[in-house]
Amino acid sequence: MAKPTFQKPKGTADLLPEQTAQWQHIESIARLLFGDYNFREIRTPLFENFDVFSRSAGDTSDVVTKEMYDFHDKGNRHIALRPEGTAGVVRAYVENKLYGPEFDKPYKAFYIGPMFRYERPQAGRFRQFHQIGVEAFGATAPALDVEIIAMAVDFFQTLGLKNLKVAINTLGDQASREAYRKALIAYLKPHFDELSPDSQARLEKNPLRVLDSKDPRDQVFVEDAPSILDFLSDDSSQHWQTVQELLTALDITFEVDSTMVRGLDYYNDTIFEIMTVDDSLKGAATIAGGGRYSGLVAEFGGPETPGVGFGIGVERLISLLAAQGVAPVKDDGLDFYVVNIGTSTNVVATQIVQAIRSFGYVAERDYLGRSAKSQFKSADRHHSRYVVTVGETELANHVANIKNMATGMQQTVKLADLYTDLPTIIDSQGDEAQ
RNA sequence: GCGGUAGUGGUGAAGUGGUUAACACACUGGUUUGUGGAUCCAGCAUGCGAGGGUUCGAUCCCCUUCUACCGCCCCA
Repeated sequence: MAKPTFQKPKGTADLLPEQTAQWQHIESIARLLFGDYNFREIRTPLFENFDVFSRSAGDTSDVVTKEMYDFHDKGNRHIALRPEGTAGVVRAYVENKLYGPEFDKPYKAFYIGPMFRYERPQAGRFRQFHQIGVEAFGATAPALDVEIIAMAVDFFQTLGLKNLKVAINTLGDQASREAYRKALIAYLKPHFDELSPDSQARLEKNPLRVLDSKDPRDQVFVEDAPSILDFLSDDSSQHWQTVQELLTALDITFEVDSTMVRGLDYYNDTIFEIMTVDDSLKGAATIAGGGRYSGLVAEFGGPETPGVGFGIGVERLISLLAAQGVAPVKDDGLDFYVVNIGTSTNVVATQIVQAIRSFGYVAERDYLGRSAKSQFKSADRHHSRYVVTVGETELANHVANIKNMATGMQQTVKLADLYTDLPTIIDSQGDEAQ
């Protein structure tokens, strides 16, 4: 019988230390940069009442109907792992009454963490994936839309990404959207039989989806389809114009994509995506998506409050960084490796390595009683800058050898000096090397 | 949810229905009774994703299942 084997759940990933350095780098830049924009971190549960998501996303959306990672807990509560960040943040916003007068508006928050969707894993998509997202509540100003877009662009540029495209569109307000929806259905209906089966289904459910169909049968009609821009109310039109003016004022190049839509029902007015232009990610080219929404806060029992935000896919971001050859942050390696020869040196080796660490250096030793040569090989593999050697003779004389691995120079020092004065010893050795 | 491809050691991989599953890298030890990136030597898969079946015999044939990858839906 084979031993039972365990595999990580489908669509999940282990992030090993080689990778977490990169993740931490990205996260720390996000925290720093978003902080500059006066966004502060919010942490909400990874799971919520199922209704939190079904209510917010709209019952017909794919996220609710087939992608929700949900289950009943021991108290028979219907629980869902969060498929996206906004709903939980809105729920927290309302539950903690963050709309209250003591809080400045807009209320700005960002989150970093895992999201879950029950779907087939493939390029750039997982069952557990990670998003860095932001939300800002309580202001309808187009300047806020633009600030958020600018912040996302700023973030990607800081990380060193190139070949990015900012695509924007507007969905208008409720009235604009409804009028457009009717017009679109009226336009497509006569061609119903010529549409792809997918789009035939979409026509009733969500006609806007037909617009971004990849099927050539549909794209023929999309070209001449009515544009949402012709159905905007005065307010939405004004908002849309201002967004573009402000983006231009900030020298952020953008592209209006009138076929862009959103998977979730609560968006209105500005929506945007940031995607890579080079085809290294193909199906997963979009690394950030966001937009303005309304009605959500009210839906959760708060006062009618507008919101705007975005979510960044961290896995996609990382694979894009890799594809563009943006160097991942590397571990710096060891400062010291303590080579100990002979079992009698075990105690002093432990004391030395601890003493080195107490000075703030990164230090490692051998625990396996290996040969001096092997230990030096390990030191080399760790790119250790120095090696401290203790054997029987050094132990007897209360000394140790310190070798500079770059220069090959080695000096013998008293253990007492090493314990109290290591940084000075190293400095002087550095001088000798030059 | 639908369709397609694949699954051999730590890694990259070769291989065949039948005694010891190539080769390379990595690793470990030795060559140097205690000093690194070189050379040479040696060691390193009781097993070929898992579970069944066919067969005298299967890593290689069949079925199921799991997982990964790609496309669709959708999305980060």
